[in-house]
Amino acid sequence: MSDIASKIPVVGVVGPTASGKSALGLEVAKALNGEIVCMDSMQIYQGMDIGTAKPTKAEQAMVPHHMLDIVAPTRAFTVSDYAALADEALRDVWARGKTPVLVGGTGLYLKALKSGLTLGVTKGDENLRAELHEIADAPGGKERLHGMLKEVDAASAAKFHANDVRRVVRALEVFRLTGTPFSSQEEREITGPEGPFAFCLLGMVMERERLYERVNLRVENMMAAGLPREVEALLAAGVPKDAQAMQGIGYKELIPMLEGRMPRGDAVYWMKQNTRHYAKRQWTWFRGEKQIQWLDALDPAATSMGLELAGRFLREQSKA
RNA sequence: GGAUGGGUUCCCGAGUGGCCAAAGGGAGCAGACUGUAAAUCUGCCGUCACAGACUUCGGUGGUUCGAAUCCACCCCCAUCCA
Repeated sequence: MSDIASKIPVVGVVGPTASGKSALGLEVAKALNGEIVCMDSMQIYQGMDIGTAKPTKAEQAMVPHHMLDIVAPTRAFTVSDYAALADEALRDVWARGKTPVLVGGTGLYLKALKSGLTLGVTKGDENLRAELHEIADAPGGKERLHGMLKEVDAASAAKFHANDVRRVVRALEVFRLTGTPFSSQEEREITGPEGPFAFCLLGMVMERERLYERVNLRVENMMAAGLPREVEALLAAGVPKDAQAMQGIGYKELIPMLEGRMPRGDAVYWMKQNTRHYAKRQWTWFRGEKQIQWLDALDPAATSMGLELAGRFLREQSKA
């Protein structure tokens, strides 16, 4: 009764870091004639392999991967860029008769793909941002900036805390550039009948403690695998220390170590800590996504259950 | 054996008679988040029948209307002397 058949089916594998998303994604892609489209804000960067736990060459040889190594680490990359490119990649995979398998842990990117955020409407303006941030940096500036937002867009001001300068600035930026309040940007779900994609979202979860243990272990493995050398190489290649890519966990903590300002033990400690915090934030984000079907990553049957769910979804989609 | 400095809530660490359940930070937990999202930000954080009550600041006993804060002794720790 709906025109659901016209939509492109996408199997998504999400969850916090180190929960086993990549492995499940690979299995799903292998079993369902799929290709993987990565959904990760750091794996898009070239030369950042170890620290981002990017799929290995061997894995990439098994199944084609997209949205990997698509931008130089010196460049800034935004949700908008991701949404546009991933949308294209998803359609392309489908057009070639393959199943698109979206794998990654960046919640906002998923939202952009799912909800068709009204992105691309207002680009960022570096000068304006700098100007606004300058106001925020002055004593009492955050409150003043927030007050400025309140005057032109009370709804956004109420939504964002004065300390969340980044968001306050963006809201103000959108208003200055368009004359329309940020809050009026329509949030429309295009996963409805008129949307391009139909999602089957599989979420990987596991007991918090076990996840944290895995995170810690993973950091140790990255160090052993030569992450310091990778970071060193990026810096040597001219990637600025304050580049967006260097905000990635594993990179930002290793810079002070490489500069001799922090003992290795401390850098590792912070890497683990930051990764655990990150995993928690991802969990908070995905937990709110009601459409996700959760799988216990520690359950040996998780993979087969995931394949089962994905397979059923695809069958239903083609039948409709 | 002697000297000195210390032992504070999960950790670090303020606090030197009432304004202290005890600053601040960390951890933990919960949450927000449409162009930096591995980013940015918020809340809670001794216990409970929770506008109040109860237990806590190494231990015991004391001084005081009142102590984490003062005194005595004891137990640990650190450094130094022997």
